[in-house]
Amino acid sequence: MMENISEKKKAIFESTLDLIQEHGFHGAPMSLVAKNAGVAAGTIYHYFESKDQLICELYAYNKSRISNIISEILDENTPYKEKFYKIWLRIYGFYVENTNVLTFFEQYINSPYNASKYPNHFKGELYNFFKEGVERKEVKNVRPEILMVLILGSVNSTAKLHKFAEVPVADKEIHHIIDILWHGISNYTSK
Amino acid sequence: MMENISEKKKAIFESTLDLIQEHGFHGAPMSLVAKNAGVAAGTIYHYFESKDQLICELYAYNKSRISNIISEILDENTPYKEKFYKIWLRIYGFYVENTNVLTFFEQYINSPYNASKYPNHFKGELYNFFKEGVERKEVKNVRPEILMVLILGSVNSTAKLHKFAEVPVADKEIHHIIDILWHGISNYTSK
Amino acid sequence: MMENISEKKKAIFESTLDLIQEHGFHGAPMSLVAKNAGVAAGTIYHYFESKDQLICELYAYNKSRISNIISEILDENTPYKEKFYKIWLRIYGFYVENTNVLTFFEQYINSPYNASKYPNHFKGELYNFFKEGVERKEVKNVRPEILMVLILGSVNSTAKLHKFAEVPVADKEIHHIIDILWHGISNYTSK
Amino acid sequence: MMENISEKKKAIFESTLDLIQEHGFHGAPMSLVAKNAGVAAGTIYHYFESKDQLICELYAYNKSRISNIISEILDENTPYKEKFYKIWLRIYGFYVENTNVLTFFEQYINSPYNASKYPNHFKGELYNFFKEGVERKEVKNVRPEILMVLILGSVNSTAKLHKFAEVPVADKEIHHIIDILWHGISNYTSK
DNA sequence: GATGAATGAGCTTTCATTCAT
DNA sequence: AATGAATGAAAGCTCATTCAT
Repeated sequence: MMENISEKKKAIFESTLDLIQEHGFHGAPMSLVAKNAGVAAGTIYHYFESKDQLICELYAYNKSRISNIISEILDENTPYKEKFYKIWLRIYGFYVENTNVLTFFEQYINSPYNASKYPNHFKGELYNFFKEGVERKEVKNVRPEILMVLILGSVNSTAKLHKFAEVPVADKEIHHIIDILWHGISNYTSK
Repeated sequence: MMENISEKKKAIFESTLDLIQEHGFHGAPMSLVAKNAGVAAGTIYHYFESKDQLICELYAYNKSRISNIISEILDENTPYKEKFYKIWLRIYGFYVENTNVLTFFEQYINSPYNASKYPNHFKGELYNFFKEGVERKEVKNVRPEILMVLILGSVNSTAKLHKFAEVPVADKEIHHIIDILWHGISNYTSK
Repeated sequence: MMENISEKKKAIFESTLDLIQEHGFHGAPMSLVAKNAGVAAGTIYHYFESKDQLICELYAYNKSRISNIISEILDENTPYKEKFYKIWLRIYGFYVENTNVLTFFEQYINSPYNASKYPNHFKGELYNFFKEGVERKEVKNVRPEILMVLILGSVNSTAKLHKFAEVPVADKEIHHIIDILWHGISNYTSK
Repeated sequence: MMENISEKKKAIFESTLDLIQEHGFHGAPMSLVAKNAGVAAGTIYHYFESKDQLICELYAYNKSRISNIISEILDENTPYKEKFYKIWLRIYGFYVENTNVLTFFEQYINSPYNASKYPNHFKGELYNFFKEGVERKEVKNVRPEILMVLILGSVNSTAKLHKFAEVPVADKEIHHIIDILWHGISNYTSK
């Protein structure tokens, strides 16, 4: 779903994302969005009813991109622990490659555009993954919401660190972080 | 520092915080800030040079409130692990009691108001705390930045979960989370 | 003249008329005119040079429809008084059946589309009819313009009354109105 | 009521009226309204919530001006016929002196601004005047609405004639018109 | 210090018109 | 002839900021 997006819509999405990353919602007037997308201001209104709608569709689009990533991994036939690592790494990778999406998500969630306000925008798949993990005793007996929050929170923070820190985060450090998390939540005390 | 704040300044701060929490930067025009603070629009400009300045001072003010919390704990004569727990709990408590500050921070960091963009706004004290922890082998040998990110990321996410989730986060769960983190980063395998 | 109008032109005319009646000039953008006429926006520009031209031709077209009505009656071989009654009734009937034309006329006359601004858009035929009436002493010795104004003004007002009033205007009342007018302008005091 | 209008509001009203008279609703953008009123565009929004509101208040204001004229006359202790003449003359005089109001009224009534659409915007006082006239057998037994329509229609048309005709309407002609109307509606056949 | 009316640059959005298909 | 996506000037409106009181 949400796959067939016209070239123009994509250009408008990308332009919006970049402007919001660089200057926040504030600094993304429709005139600039249009200019950077290489279209006329009026053209945007052929594709989106309003700025509100544009922002909301942009959110839905990127949310679904990440949902797809997660779903793909969950469909694989691999051990629980490996899935855990992969999910962390792939979402992290997505944010590192699309830092403008990360910034946008944080802006969006605390904005009047967002009706639900719920911080966990990937509830569905991840939630079930952790619920199952608890049931199958792969991970400690904690509410799945809590586990989600730990994972997504750390992915976000690390991606932001990578983005802004003077010394970028090394692959080895990334694995260190996931090790720490897994060690913290896993039911197996042996390494 | 930043302690002696006039009643009016505080009213303006609180009004700004509330409006931003409720409607984002968008929904906090100076006219409304003034109205909700019980002052005239022009009055704000006696206390702040511009809206930019107001926002930046608001950030600095709240950042210092949290810095103070951390400093207080660090000054105590308690074991490392206890300090770790206390820091997590006290910052969490602050965010839960001042959810508008949490929202504001996230908005601010990804905004043109914020020059540095660096996500770790409490670098100073916390950084040293973790650096020392690594040197004293209290925690695993990881870059202090990484540890900060894990801690602050989890505090934030959990506070947001508490704020928005249907089922609020229980005290027992909070301790579970810190246990997980400490278990993950601590150098001691025994409990 | 102005008789051979293509089906498409008529559809565009009707669409324009309806939109203007419902929402005023304001609410009749070319895109909607096109949509309601069942053609593409660009197609309108094959038939009309511009919106201005469309509006002006629409006016001319409907003006001529009424002119034709008047001419028809004037060509008949009937007494003056009967012609007077027929003119009033037929124009009234036209407006009642085409209320969108009535609304359009009033909008048009006070619009920048209308160059002349002259309120009596049927000057020619009617003017001569009343001029003749004065000369032949059928009606009182008043400037023909005045008589026209009385007639057209009352037709308009009554048609609007009929259109909007809760209790519609009955045929008997219509005749009452014309009686009053004729009684007022006629030279014969006897009934 | 509606008497205490600030100087600025009056200037904005007058500017709007003039622009609408000259160029229709179309030709009265807020920027021009502001300019001709000698205020900044934003200032208008201190006095009126929106353009819609401005237009509607402008209508209410002028409607009440005419209502006042009518009320004044009705309060006088003069014969019915004299009142009839005075009402016609005074409204006519008002329109001649304020031709921009006349144009505005016609535009307004056939516009989406006008919710009621009812053509008789002076229903209250005039209606009762004619109702009473019928009851007291001063005028013929016709529905008061009909009489109102005749009067207001003729005032309007004559004022427009006066405004646009090459040869202006003379006072003598004016009285001729009222004579015709009164002769038409009056119950007394003798002069 | 405090006020809030006034400003005007800049925002989102509309719409008459064009033109490649 | 017919289409409708694209244009961009101009509309209505907001809001940070100023300043006479």
